[in-house]
Amino acid sequence: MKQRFKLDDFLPFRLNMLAQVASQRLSQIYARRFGLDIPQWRILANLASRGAMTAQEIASFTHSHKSTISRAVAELEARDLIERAASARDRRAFALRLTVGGKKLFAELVPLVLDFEASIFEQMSRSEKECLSASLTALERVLLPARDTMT
Amino acid sequence: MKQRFKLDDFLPFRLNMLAQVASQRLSQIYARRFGLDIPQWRILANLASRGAMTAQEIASFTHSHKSTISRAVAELEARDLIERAASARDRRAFALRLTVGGKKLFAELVPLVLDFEASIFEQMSRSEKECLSASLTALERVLLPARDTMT
DNA sequence: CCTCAATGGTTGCGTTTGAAACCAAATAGA
DNA sequence: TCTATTTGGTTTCAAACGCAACCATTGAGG
Repeated sequence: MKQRFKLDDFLPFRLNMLAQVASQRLSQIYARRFGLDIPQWRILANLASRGAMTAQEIASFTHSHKSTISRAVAELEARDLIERAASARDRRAFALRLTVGGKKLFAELVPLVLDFEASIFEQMSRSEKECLSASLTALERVLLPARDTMT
Repeated sequence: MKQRFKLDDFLPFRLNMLAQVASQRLSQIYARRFGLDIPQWRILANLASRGAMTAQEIASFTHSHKSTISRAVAELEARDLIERAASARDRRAFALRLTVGGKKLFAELVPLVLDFEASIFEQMSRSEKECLSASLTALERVLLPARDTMT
């Protein structure tokens, strides 16, 4: 083998490990305490952060499949955490938004997830944190624009 | 809502987006050209990079389930890309390692995936790259030691 | 030794996932 | 205006997944 492949230095691998562990820990917070699964969490977080949006938009923002979103939306609606406001100009689409209950739940959830994030930053030096922020932004610039809008 | 939650600044979210896109693009390389799925790729990459190891070890390194590894190993073995060397001291465990064919396939694959990685780095400044490397290392220090060895 | 717990790995099963088919509404073109 | 295409969203179906039960072997204790 001419040039040895070092997995531990390989960017996609490193990103994956980190994202996987971070997500997994995060999910324990919202799963255990609030009975949310990953797609449900994502929908709530998107609506809370960006305001009302359509299922399609959520799918594209989160890089999830529209079928996944469709199912998660149905469950969140059944739990009265979100609601559909029929769009006037297009009777196929609905603008999704948090209900009062959804906002309340999310307001309880936010401090917990922010604590989790803080517990990570806590263990990094000031310069590491700055570096991190800068390099995530750089990666986003490189990787995200070319949005493979996976249908 | 007192303090607005900004999803785009939330570390787990950012990591996830990036990892997802990177993995997805990467997988196109090994899936299309070599008919490998994600667990199979991971096994090959681990064996190529770290040398012979047991299924258990691969599972723990990759944070995958042992059942997933077991099935992927079976397929790779059927395709003669890896082989099991029965361990002398424990007749339950086998050391897995690449066959000649596996090494050959991987040798073809390496330049392609490294090109992919290079195409990312290419679009980053020298200082961004240095920052990236430093902050990944920092995150690994914080997140990975506490290995949730998911059975 | 012989039993009992622990461990490496496989398999069966229910759940989740993604792809594609599908429905309904909207848009474009003739 | 009538047809043909596209688009938002749901549903169906097969494949993938994770969990738990399982088998075989090993190690610890009596």
